[in-house]
Amino acid sequence: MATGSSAASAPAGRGRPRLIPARRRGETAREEILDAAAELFTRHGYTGTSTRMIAEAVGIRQASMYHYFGTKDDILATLLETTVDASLGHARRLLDDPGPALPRLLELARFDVDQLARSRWNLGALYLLPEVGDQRFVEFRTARQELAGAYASLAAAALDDETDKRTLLPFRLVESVIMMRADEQRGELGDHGAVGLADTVVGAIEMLIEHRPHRG
Amino acid sequence: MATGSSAASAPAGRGRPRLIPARRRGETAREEILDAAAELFTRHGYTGTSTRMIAEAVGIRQASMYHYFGTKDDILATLLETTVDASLGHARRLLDDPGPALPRLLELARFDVDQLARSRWNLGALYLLPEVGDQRFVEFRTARQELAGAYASLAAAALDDETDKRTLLPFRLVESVIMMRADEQRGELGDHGAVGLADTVVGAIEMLIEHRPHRG
DNA sequence: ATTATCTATAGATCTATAGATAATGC
DNA sequence: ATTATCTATAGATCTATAGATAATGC
Repeated sequence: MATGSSAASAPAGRGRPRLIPARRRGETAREEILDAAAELFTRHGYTGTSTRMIAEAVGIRQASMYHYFGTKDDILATLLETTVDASLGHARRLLDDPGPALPRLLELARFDVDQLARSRWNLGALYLLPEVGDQRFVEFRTARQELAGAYASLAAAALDDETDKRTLLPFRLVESVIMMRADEQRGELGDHGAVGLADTVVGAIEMLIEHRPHRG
Repeated sequence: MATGSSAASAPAGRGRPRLIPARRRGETAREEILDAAAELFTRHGYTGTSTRMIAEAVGIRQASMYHYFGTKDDILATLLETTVDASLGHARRLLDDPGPALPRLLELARFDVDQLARSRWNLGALYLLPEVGDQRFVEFRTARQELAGAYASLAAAALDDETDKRTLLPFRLVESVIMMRADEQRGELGDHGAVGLADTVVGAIEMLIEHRPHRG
């Protein structure tokens, strides 16, 4: 692994020196590549980002990336997996926790919403890329489905009704942060940033689950 | 314009005959192209769909498409605009209507949700394509922003509070139908189809707006 | 004459591989 | 010797244009 260092002049490491000094965030060349790919994939999509664009953003030659990733697919797969892993771990723990379901649902939502709103790049936007539907990314999609299932289980428990279709909405409300951020990036979200809307989303989930029929 | 007819053997129209008989839905060749592009763009994305793929899906040669559209961009722009136009017209009418705001908000949501859930292809997924953020599709984005603004205005009126951040959520809940449909297409949405969840989404918007603080 | 298609292709990509090179580590 | 980079390139695209061709309409 390289030692690209986060900026400035690296102390010249193991292999042939780069033509251009490191400029990307990341401890290693691998991390620099992932950081650049995250930015470009979220901005231009997967097919819309060439390996040359990524290499240029890092400051290396296009072919040099293949020292770290066998194919372009591998880069996206790595990004997808690292972003769902923390959420899924948290979800599994919360499912096993004792105690009332609603607070656990809200904690899961809070965790995800924060992560989606605050990550360096709008990584959630990767989930929406059409290419992610392809066979090659099944592993990620399975993990994400399990996460969606956790939301549904906790919501069903909180509603005390497995069949209530509202169980599917908390997950979708959390996802909406992705689109808010995308709009924010384009300067189309008005005043409040996506971060400021995180509370609102969690609050909305609470309202949705607590709601009882009128004059019930 | 050609007379491709929706299927079967066309009565052989004006220009040189096609090598392959028409098979796509659409009265004219232009419509056949749009139908094929809609399917492919929603499934593989914009950059992930080549003009050759579209032509093949229609049953014409790649170059023949350029008789109807000057560039590939024009095809996507046309699809984007036709899908937002109906919603935006409806929204403008509802904004001018007299009467309480909540029912108007819910009617707008109902209209959009139905359209998103029932259209032949998951056209809403086009809004999520990263390429739509590019400069070339400003016109569409402006229209869509106006639509988002209409939702926010009606919600603000219904809440009687301009500053309540919940005003931004009805639009996002409506959009969530797009992702439900995408998951459904991949067989990842469990039992209920996206169509069956349309009511649930509209109901959720109502709960969200009607909600009053506990023991208030 | 007009139209809708076709064939052929230019020029610009794009991904991935082969193999050379310039460092460090032993 | 090992590593991380580099240069060069093969082979497969991809968009768009030029111009030929096979119908109908007048």
